[in-house]
Amino acid sequence: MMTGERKSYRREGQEVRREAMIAATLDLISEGGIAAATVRAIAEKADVTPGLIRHYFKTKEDLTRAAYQSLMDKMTTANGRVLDTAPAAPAARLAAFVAASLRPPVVDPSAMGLWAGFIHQVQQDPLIREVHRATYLGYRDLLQDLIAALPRQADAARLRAEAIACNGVIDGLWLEACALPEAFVKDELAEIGLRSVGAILGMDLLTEVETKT
Amino acid sequence: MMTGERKSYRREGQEVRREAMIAATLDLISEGGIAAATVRAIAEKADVTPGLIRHYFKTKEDLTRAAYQSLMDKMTTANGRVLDTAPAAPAARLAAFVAASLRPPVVDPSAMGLWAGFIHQVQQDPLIREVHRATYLGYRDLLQDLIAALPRQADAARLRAEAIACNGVIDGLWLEACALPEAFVKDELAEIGLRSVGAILGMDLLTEVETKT
DNA sequence: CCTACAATTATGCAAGCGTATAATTGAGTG
DNA sequence: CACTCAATTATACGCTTGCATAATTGTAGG
Repeated sequence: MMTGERKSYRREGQEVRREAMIAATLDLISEGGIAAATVRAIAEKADVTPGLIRHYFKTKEDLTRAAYQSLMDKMTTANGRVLDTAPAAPAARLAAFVAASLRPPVVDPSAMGLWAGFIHQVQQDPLIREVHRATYLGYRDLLQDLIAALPRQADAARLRAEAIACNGVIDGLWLEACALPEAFVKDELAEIGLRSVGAILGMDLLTEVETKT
Repeated sequence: MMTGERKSYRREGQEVRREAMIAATLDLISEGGIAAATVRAIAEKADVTPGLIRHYFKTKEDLTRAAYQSLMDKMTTANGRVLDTAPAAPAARLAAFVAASLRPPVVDPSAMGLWAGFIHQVQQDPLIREVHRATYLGYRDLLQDLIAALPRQADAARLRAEAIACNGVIDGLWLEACALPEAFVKDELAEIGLRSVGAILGMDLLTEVETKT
């Protein structure tokens, strides 16, 4: 009979389910904005029943927080990984870092939607705000370390200002590329980014990077 | 008697009502994100009944579009006005433009929330997307004109790249300042912006601007 | 093999959403 | 002053939302 067949399922560990729900949440937000991430939609995408979400997350706000935390963690570790395969020379390391931030997969239309979807929560929820703050400052400190390693002499105040400026350039160009991807030709943004960061720091970064084919 | 008193009202022109509804929409989005801009909330803030919204806007999506258009118009004309009171010297004009973009009232926590709230609509609705595109390119062209007026010689391709880069710096710094206003001291960002744009263009813009008290 | 318990599903509810439609009322016109 | 019609309000409907609670079922341990 086709009436009232109860859904069959497998028992899973808490870790697996939580991660599936978080992934589903992020997918939905990037696809259709925060409004699309309803409890029911998340449940369906995670192949689970709405009730189970309440079992693992006290409230939907809780799930949202966890999703943001997870997103930030991913971005942070991704940033670190770029440097693992980078050359040892300070200028080349910085150049590789900048270029990687302005090319796919970092430049990705869906990434901006995801990022924008959380903006409002960042401003309202103190917990989320703190995660945002820590991530942002961590990224900037990493950039500042790369700049400090360059063969120049610069005091702390100048390093700070340069790091803020370079971070601004990267963020801004990243934004432009995500928002209007068809407005730029391939690698144009990365080249502009390298030239600009180089100009801010008073050096040539363009020759440090091989044009990847 | 306190039963069933019908709301008293004044008849208004179509212009007045539409503008009030648009303003209410923008206020609500900036305060509480796109989710807070419900038809009922908009109506209350505009001191009007939900039904009237439907009378002036065929659908809520229509109102959203009109609100975005209005927002972009305001930003565009505000940008133009800065240049009206600016000096005549090209470098000073550019410097004034850059500095103004990185200080209040352009730098405003609520502005970013507003901007972010529309991001998703920009990506999905072709009409809104076109408005966004036109506004963005208009701003960049204005910047490019300011750069082109500088006493240098530069070909078209270089001008384009420089305009993109400068726009990126301004956007990125604007974003940083809006997102974490307490992370910077007063005028720090404007100074960094002037220094960075100057570095990209190979000139000194800092001396072009008086520090406003 | 069965028993017990946590993992999971199913059902239901109150509130809020956008929208449709009908009833009122303010204000200009003769 | 009455008439008229657009501007405005009021009411209602169907749908979705987050959340609570009760009923099941997969699975590990004796």
